[in-house]
Amino acid sequence: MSQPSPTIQPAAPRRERILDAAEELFAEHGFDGVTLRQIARRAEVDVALANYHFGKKLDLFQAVFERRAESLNDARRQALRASQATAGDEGPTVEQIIEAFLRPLELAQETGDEGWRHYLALIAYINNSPYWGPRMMSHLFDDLVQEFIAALSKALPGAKPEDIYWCYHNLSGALTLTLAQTKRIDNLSGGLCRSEDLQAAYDHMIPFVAAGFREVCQR
Amino acid sequence: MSQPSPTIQPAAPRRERILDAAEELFAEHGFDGVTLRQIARRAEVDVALANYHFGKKLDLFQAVFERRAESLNDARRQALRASQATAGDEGPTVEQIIEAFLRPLELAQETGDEGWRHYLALIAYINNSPYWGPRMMSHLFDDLVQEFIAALSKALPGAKPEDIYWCYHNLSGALTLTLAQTKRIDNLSGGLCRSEDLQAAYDHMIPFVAAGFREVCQR
DNA sequence: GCGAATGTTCAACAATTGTTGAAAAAGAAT
DNA sequence: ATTCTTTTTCAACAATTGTTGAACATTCGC
Repeated sequence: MSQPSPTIQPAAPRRERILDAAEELFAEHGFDGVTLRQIARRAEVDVALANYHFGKKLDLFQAVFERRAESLNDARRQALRASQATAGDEGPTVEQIIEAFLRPLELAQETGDEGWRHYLALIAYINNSPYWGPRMMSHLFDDLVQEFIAALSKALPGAKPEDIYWCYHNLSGALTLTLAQTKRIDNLSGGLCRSEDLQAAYDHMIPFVAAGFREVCQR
Repeated sequence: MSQPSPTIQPAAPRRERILDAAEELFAEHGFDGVTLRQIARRAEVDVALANYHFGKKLDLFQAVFERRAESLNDARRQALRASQATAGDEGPTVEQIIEAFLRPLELAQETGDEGWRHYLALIAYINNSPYWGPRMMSHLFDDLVQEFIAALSKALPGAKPEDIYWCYHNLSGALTLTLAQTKRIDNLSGGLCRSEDLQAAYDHMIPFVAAGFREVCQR
């Protein structure tokens, strides 16, 4: 025993370091592009420890995916509820709903926690994957998405459900590419736009998507 | 390189069978999620043959990516030129430009050639990947994209270049998720929307995106 | 203190990976 | 037929993969 004298940050416990390392590497290279040894090396941990804490590689992958899901869903659900509370009987506008859908993501990344950035890039990877998408997205995110779709339906009276879903698909795609952080827009624009500038990304995405919804669903 | 006098369909030469198999498997599982032996098995070919024709695994990956790129670029460029030819001095409208950007993709898949479907899914995988995107997209697609962006700038006089690029980013994201064919929209909508129904996808995407461009860039 | 539960390391496993060189088969040219 | 070139197979390589069981270390309840 000794006085720990925690003058500075105590090293994060190994279990979390593994999750952090896996999060970052899976987000950049995908499930098959990362080895357990790479994860262990980045986490400064023995290879066998990942197995001890999480079991198989696939279980670790799912653990990473699930770690921040609830917290993220809560933030978005809360944002939606808040916009509904301040709105009248007819409910929030399309812009307000989309804002509630997107801004919590911006806030998550603006905490300065790099982990959130990696996590959202991982969601982009999974959502865009024909293999992982159908296997992993529904379970964690469907309920919340349906809440937003219901709110959008109310804000767009008379819209065909089919149209709403297609518009949501477009929104989801624009969001996914944003979260992936591929820097492609940086190159195309010659540095005029920066993938890391999420405020700019969302400031442009929200009116863009809202106008799209109105054009397709309100007519 | 080869004389074009095939009277009837001969069994596809082994070299092309390898490309077809690699195309399909890379599109679904990514570069690291596929082994050369899986590709060889699907192509009904020996493992070493892939190496003989294409060299390293990475070279095969790039060969798959490049095989249909030129043909696709030509189709899109031609569609853009056609819309410019019929338009007056002020050039085609935003809808017409986006239509020229998207419809060739729909046509490619409607040939019934499954290869095109896999190829476009592969583009979605690469475009959404933080690792492959910056390494492979620019080289083949930047010139064409800049042509479309120039046309959009002309159709949206006074728009800030920054805004145009962000709008293109949103368009690219919606398109990417469509090409990925993840069936997520099928699940969410309870079968109301189908990922394979590209006509419905593009019929909804075009007005959606056009309205977004106008909202963000014309004001 | 002791002992049990938990955390961590070590060494090794069988399986699979991309890649290769040499042999064999097929095709083209003379 | 004979050579030469191209295509295809075969067998094997060193390296790396995920996973495991047993040993070692640490922490915690008492």
